[in-house]
Amino acid sequence: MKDLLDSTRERILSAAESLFAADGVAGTSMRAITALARVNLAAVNYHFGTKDGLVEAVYRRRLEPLNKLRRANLDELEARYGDRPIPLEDTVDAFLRPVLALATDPVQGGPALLRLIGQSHADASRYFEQFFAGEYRAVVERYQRALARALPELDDAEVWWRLNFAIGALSYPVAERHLLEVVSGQSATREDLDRILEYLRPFLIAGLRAAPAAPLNSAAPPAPTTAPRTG
Amino acid sequence: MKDLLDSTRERILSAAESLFAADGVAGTSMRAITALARVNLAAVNYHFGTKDGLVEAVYRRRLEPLNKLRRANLDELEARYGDRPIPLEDTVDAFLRPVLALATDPVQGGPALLRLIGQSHADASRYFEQFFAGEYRAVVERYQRALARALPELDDAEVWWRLNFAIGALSYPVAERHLLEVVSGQSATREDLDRILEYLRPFLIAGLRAAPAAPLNSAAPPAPTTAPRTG
DNA sequence: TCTAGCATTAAACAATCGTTTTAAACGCCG
DNA sequence: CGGCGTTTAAAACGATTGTTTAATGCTAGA
Repeated sequence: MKDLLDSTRERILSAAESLFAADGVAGTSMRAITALARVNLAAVNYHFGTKDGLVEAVYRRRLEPLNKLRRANLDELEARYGDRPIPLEDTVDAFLRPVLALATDPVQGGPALLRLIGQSHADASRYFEQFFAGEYRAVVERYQRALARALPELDDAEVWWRLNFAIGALSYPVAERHLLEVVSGQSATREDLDRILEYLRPFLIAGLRAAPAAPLNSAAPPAPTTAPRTG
Repeated sequence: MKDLLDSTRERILSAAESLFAADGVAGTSMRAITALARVNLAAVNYHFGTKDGLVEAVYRRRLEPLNKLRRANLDELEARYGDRPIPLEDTVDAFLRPVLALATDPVQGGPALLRLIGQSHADASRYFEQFFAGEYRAVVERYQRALARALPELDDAEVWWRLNFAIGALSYPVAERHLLEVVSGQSATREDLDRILEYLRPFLIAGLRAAPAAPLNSAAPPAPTTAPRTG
């Protein structure tokens, strides 16, 4: 067994992560990864088989703990509130807090996590439909159900759309913000991320709680069976 | 002069657009573009010089009309309201309506426009900082000023962040929605997009109008000099 | 201490990348 | 008709892509 922290395998994962976050999967070559990790080129194929295997490992390393925290937070809320609906604020916090927790922990993610998630939208068609469909869908659908109970005046389709809007609001600007910081050379501090999420929180809560949209016609939108990717 | 619609140049642009939207710039090869456009490989370099030139032309073809409409809408509102602040609803509509207009016009964009914008976040670091910095920044900053006047209880930084959140909410799920449709084979209709924006509108208006975030500490965030990309 | 097995290395693989070149046809307008 | 911008064709370019091979280094267990 190795250092488990500075091993070749981990150095590859971290190098690939930062490059994927900056340039996307397609825009990142194996040689760029191994050069940044100061590792032999063949080590990637040795440890991960193929480049797609590396991509999956990179994303899994970050998104599994994120999902785990979100699931645990919702478990706790459901236990606390029992049959009563969970207040909207609590649900939003349960969804947002894990992002802050992981993004401020350098070993568990760091700020690159946010831009990595933003990039995942772009690389989605190639990789994500398969290996995150199950677990991810389940978690987001749980939050959708919690939101629906807290917002009884909305139909399921509108809840689904608003959850999507919220995830988009979370993914996009935070990722962009990180890009800015990389350009300017300084890295995100705990306070920076804290402030961003403090800005985001009232925006999302008010948006989720808005009065329903005026229906265009009586036809109901299709059933929201597809969960959005997380962010 | 050529057909102006089915010319080689236009066929290249449309083929590249749909491939960029699906796989990103880095994930799209010149040969894939020319194969889809049923055009000779060298024709790309003949008309656009380099691949980067093609990328710029593809995005410029869509984003310039979008910006133009947004600018015209804001011009009209400023003329109508004179010195009085523009109501928030009008500003939001002025920002959203052009997306609907272009995305439902097959010749001026079509649904691929939305996913293309989503992809632009990923390809940003490579291409966008240069050739859209000026015009884009100007338009978004105009909307930021209009929002700031409509929301006097917010400081500039919070207005900037909320505008970012709004753009993220607009870009992400709509793009994802288009992906869904490509998978299921059917294309977006006018009613589909209309409904999406009708869902988005109350979400954004309520989010923008939310009470200010509780300040973490008294230190003011840095001045928001950098405009977000549009969406 | 020997050795079995994992880890790492340098080198090369075929394929694909963006781009260029040279050539020959095409269509349009003066 | 002649000329010019456009398009196609085919080929090749050097560079870079992901992947594989074969050889070596290393270390833990018998």
